Formats: sequence, C-alpha cells, structure tokens
Amino acid sequence: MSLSQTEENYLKAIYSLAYANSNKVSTTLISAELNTKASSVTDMIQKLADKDLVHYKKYQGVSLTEIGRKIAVEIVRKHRLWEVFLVNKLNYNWDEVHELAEQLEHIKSETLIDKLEAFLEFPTHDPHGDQIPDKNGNIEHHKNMMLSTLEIGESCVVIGIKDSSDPFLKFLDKLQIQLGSIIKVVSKEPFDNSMLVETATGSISISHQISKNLFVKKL
Amino acid sequence: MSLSQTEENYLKAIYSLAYANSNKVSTTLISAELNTKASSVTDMIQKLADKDLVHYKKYQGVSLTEIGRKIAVEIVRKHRLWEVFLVNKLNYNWDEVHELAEQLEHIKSETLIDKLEAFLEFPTHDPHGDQIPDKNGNIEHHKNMMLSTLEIGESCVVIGIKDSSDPFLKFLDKLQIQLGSIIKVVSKEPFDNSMLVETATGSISISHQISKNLFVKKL
DNA sequence: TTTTATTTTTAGACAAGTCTAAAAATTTTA
DNA sequence: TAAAATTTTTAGACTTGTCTAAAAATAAAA
Repeated sequence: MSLSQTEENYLKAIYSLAYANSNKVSTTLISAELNTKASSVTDMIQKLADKDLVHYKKYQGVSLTEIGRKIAVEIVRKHRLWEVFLVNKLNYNWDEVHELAEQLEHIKSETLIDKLEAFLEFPTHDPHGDQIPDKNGNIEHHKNMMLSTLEIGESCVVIGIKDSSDPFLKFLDKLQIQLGSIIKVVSKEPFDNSMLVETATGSISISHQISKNLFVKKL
Repeated sequence: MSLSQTEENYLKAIYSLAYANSNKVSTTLISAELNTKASSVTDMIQKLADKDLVHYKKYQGVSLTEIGRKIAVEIVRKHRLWEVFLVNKLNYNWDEVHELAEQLEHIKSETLIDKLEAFLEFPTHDPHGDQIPDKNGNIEHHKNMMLSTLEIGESCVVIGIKDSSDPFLKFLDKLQIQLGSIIKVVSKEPFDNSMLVETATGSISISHQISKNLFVKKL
C-alpha cells in the first residue's frame, strides 16, 4: 500500500500530537498542526480509517492503529536521517534543515534510507538531539535529564533540546552550543537559577530559561 | 513562480524530446514519453503556455521558451547530481538510480543543489556519462566520439553511453566496463566490426553493437 | 483534389484534497 | 439539567491532473 504525501503527513501529525496528548487526538488539533480546516481533516481521517491506519469513531477523536504507527515512525526516521545528512554532509546549520527534511522524508524507496543510514554511519540522534528510530521502528525516548538539574562540578554532553523554535536554535548557535558540546557546571546562582558553565570556547553564564531546555547526558 | 512536479515533468519531457527532434514536439510524442493521453497533454500545454513556459499554437506543436528551457535544464542538473550522489556515496549501481533521481529532482530548495554539488566535488558527468549542466544552465554537448571510431593502438576513457537501457547497463556491468574505465584497442575485425580491447581486467572482445554505444575520450 | 486516415483539440466526467457554510453532536456553564 | 458555546461532521463547490468519446484540423492516399 503506497500512501500519498498528504496521507503520510496526516499520520505523522497524529503521531506527534498523540505522543503529547495520551493517544487520542482531536480534529481541531490536527487541523492546527497541518494548517487546514477541521472539515478537511474529518474527510481525510475517514479515508485513513478505511485503510485501517487510524481508529476513528465520529466525534470521539483519532488514534493510530499499529500499522499507522509503524508508518508514522518510519517517516520520522526518514526525516531525522535526512536532517543528519543535511547538517553533517552538506554543512547546513541545524536551524535550516527542517523544511527540506519535510520534503525528503517522502521520497519512496525500499533501499534508500538504509543506505543513507549506513553512509551516515548509523547516527543515533538527529541534529536537534531527537532519537532516530531504528529499522524496526523502535525508539527509546531518553529520560529527559535537563542541564538545569546538574550539580556544581558535574560535566555533561548536550544531546538534545526541548524547545526547538527558530529563535532558540539561533541563540544557541550564538553561544556556540551544539549537539555534542561538553559543558561543566562551575557554579549556580540560587537567586535566578542561572549557572556559570565551562564550555570548549570559554566560560559563560546560562539562564534558567536555557538550562531547562537542554537535554544532556552526564559524563 | 513555483511549479508542480507534474509541470516540471512536462518541461523535462519537452526538453529531451526537442533535443532529438529539432525543437518542435508533437502532442503524441509527449504523451508517449509521459505515459498519458494526448488530450491530457493538450490541457497541460495550454497551462504552460499561459505561464510563458512554452510556445504553442494549436495543431502546430510545442517548443520551450527561454524560461522554460532554463527550468528544464535545472531539473536535468538536479537529476544528474542526485544520480552521482546515489552511485558515488550510497553505493548504488548505475542502473538502479534513475527512478530515485526522478523523485529527488523535484525537491525544492534555493541552496540544496549547490551544496550537494560542492559535496560531490563538482562532478562534470553523471554515472551514465551525461554532462551535468552548470549553475547557469550551460551544457556543452560533447562531440560524440564513439569507441567504434578509434584506431588500433589508441587508448581512451569511457565517459558516457548512448543507449542507457537497463539491459545494456547490466551487460556493461558484466564486462566490468564503467565510467572512467580505460580501454585500449588491440585489433579490429573488419568482418563484423568487433574489436579486441585491453581493459584493467584483461582483454575482451567487444561487438560493434557495443562499441558504437560507448562515448569515449581519447588519451 | 477529393476522400480517407491520422493527429489534435474540445467537452464532459472523475478522483484527490481542499474550502465555506450550515447542521448535528458534544461540552460547558449557569 | 436545560441553554449557550464549542467542536465536529455533512453537503456542496472548487482546483489539479487525468480520462473517454466525439468533433475539428491536418496529413496521406487515391
């Protein structure tokens, strides 16, 4: 069964919304995510239900079937691998690649994405620090350790960001903080919860706003 | 002006047909190339004419405008660069990449293809030996020297193939002849125009059928 | 140069995906 | 728990790209 780009986008939207909203997703939520009208969503949902990709009862919201979920994860996998390609090989900045990956994720091929994965040497995270699902659709959500929770003297690697808005990404670039950056907590200021940290490029002060949006792995 | 994938495919079809057919192309030819019906072609042609991408007068055939030609060449450029990527980086065989490139050529981005070109280190030919147009849409069609025209004792590099059908590509693979292969003509048989040649992997006999379909550059 | 055959175009229809406007169901609130 | 507000669905329409069948134009043949 080959899906249209549009159908794939619906599945992906439901997948990411469902994760944050305990599985059942409303028509309006989807329409907001995809910039369409609720009535259009209803139409498409009914088609997807006919194909057994979503569970659907009128007025009761939508959730993915096992097949639907599998396809959605596959698309996420493609999206993230393409992002790695764009950043690591073509020298894009991590805040520039989303739109392009949005297109590339829909390229149809049995073999392409596995070959790409091998070429990229089996990355585990995309440039925003999100895990790349494996070939079988397995994805371990990592245990959300934020920089803000570290104690004085501890060191860590940046493995992801929570708020991946454009301004935030740009700001991190300015601070020269990237995926893989190593950070050591020098001191913490109880007054505003900011912290002084040591990075490869020197020591800088980081606000709570920032430190609570950076996923890290302790060293 | 952003074109749909379909519109781009029409321009590309007209471009490649026009090259072999002295510029004016008929509705039926296009419909054969794109696997559609002539009536569909007429419809689309009229839309393209409205957008000044083709010259069109009823019953008189179609040709590309300057803008149309430019866009067509751009797509060819994308197609060929993606083919290089697939073969050189992802280890595809040259006879497997056409369909995929057919999809990738439609990815929309201002910067992607130039970055890809740089990453590939500015290749001049695709895996089938066809020239890659430059950023400005310039393409020098090389002067069609075929292996069959070489004299005894001369050496050459394979730079392209004329008949890029699947069976032919597969056959060349079997002979271990690839782009860049070096071939020296040892002897020619006047009876059937076959030739005995020396390659990296030994000396083999090549029929006229083959030698007249290989573009080469003398050394 | 008429008649015949072929090619091209028009006309009307259909599928996918979207929209607006109005009706139906659900949820909120009083 | 009944009225009001919100959400969801239906109905009908529009666009893109396609099709078939028939009409119009061109090219070939007699």
